[in-house]
Amino acid sequence: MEELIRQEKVRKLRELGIEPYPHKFEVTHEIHAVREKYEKEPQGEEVVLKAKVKRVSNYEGKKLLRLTDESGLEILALTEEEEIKPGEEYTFKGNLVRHEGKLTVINAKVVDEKPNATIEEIKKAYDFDPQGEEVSIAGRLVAWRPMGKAIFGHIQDLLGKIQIYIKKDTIGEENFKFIKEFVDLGDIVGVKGNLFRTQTGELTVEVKEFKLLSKCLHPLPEKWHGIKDIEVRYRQRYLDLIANPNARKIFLMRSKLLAEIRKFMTENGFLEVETPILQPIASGANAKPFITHHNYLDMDLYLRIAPELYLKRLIVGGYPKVFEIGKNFRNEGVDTTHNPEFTMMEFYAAYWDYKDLIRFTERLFEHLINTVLGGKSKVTFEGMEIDLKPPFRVVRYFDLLKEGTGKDKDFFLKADREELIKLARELEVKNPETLTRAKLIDKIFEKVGEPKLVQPTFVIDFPKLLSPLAKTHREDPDLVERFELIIGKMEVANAYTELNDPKEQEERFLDQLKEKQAGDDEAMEMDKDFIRALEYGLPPTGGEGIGIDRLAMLFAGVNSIREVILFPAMRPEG
RNA sequence: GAGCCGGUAGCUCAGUCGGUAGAGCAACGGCCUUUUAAGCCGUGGGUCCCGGGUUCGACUCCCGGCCGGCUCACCA
Repeated sequence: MEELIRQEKVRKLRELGIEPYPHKFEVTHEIHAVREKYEKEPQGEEVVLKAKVKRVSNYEGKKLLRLTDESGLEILALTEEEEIKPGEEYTFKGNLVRHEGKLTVINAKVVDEKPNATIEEIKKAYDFDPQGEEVSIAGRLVAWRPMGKAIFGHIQDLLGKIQIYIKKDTIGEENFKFIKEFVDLGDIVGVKGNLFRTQTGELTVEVKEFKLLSKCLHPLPEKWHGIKDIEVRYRQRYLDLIANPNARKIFLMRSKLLAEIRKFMTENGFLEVETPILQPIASGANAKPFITHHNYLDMDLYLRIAPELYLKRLIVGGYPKVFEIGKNFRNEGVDTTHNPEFTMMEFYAAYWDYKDLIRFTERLFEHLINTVLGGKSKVTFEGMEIDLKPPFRVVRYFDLLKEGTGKDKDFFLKADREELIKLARELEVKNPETLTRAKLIDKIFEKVGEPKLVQPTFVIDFPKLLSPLAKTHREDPDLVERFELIIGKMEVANAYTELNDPKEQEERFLDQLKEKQAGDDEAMEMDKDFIRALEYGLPPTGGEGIGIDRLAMLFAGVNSIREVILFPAMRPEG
């Protein structure tokens, strides 16, 4: 009943005339800015260091060592060496980085070499003396170590964490007593004081003024293990973000990813637009929609399954390059790669075709690797090593099918449906007899094509049957000019030269209606106004959709879409 | 929608053969003015997911349900 104890503190504070939730605290620095000012970022330089092991702890399958020497200064080391004993002296060789703000020797190995640096020299080179600068900072209290007449703690804001030191002599007896009595781990606090370095060398604020800014009524998750329960992490994402640095990191990366995509699009002449989410006709993709109701108009509306048909109307209207980043909603299953609402970027460029889109997509990836991944193009996804560096492999749809089945295009498009069903059954496609020809081809492709596509691959030239909005291939009337970009067996992008012949578009919609009657409940809906728009003239246009969540999964190296969506879909709590 | 696995203190986890529950962190009371997974001494804390059943007795065994994870199906 720690909650009760904390509530009681709030009551007492009010009684004393102290507001536990004050309106304002003047902040002069964000925590990371303070650190950046007095800390240089090491770049993995090799160091050989002789030092005594003060403490050994387990950290993500490795050993985290706290090292010291005669200077009393401290440095961390991460090692896979098993036989490290506290109190013993070793010479370590490894690479210097900053880990959660602290200088750390990673990949540390015990060696028999002459040291090339002392802890003191390393600290001097990367951790500078703040010379008592006054700062006023605020954040959440995430560590709290009272030691008699002094208290050490850490406060954390979004990008950083810094140690605070509260000394009775500095802050005064009464303030010290107040802090001891009323402040708890998890509270949001503001401190004003002077920067110094402790004996072990850690940048610290010696607190002159302390203000409680918001009382935390619940105890925080455990400091060492964080919060592991996946259900709690998703339902109470704020706890995940407070307790798990990796979660914070992933969503920062996602935000950066979106910012860089926007920047790249804008710099390349694309105009950001917004089109309806509430749509009277759910079209532009093959999917089951959510249905909602507008009371005043007394009509059912759909949450969009795609913005495609609206964006193309804008090209007709005279905007040559447009893009939209937003949510699509599909009333389907939930699993590690599907959330009912998901983020897509769609963009359209007049006078481009699908080959221009391939080049543009590669340039976009190049930009994102450089800005979001810091130039490192290799990622690990589901245990697969994937290199995101363009150019990507290009392979034709029917070549992949032939490779996987030995059957050519004519077989898939012209053979009796029975034969396709037979092949599908051999490949363990479920209930093939209920599928239309288009779906059969699609399923067979998913069985034999996609599983092979680990490294980024443009699959090009799809069958027309599967692509009602794509323009017929200039060299083959059975195909359309379309590609999917597949990475790690996941469809990440889908693009085509847009069909701009209104008559042909109308016929393709009619074909879709036939598919629907034949049992495909995801076949596309006819949109008559869209046809009318095409009748006014859509220039030759290339259009593409990129799945932002999946891109974020790849960039973050996580295998569940819920790890990159802040609040993934969940059933209501018990 | 189906199969498998899981749900125990605020958090991370133990819990033997069926005998009404433990540890670390967090909390509470002490000591401690450069600590850092601080340390030392002491204390309190449980709807064992929910509902039935079997049993003298159920965290444990059985049945049903809720929530989650994984795999499959469906989809991007």
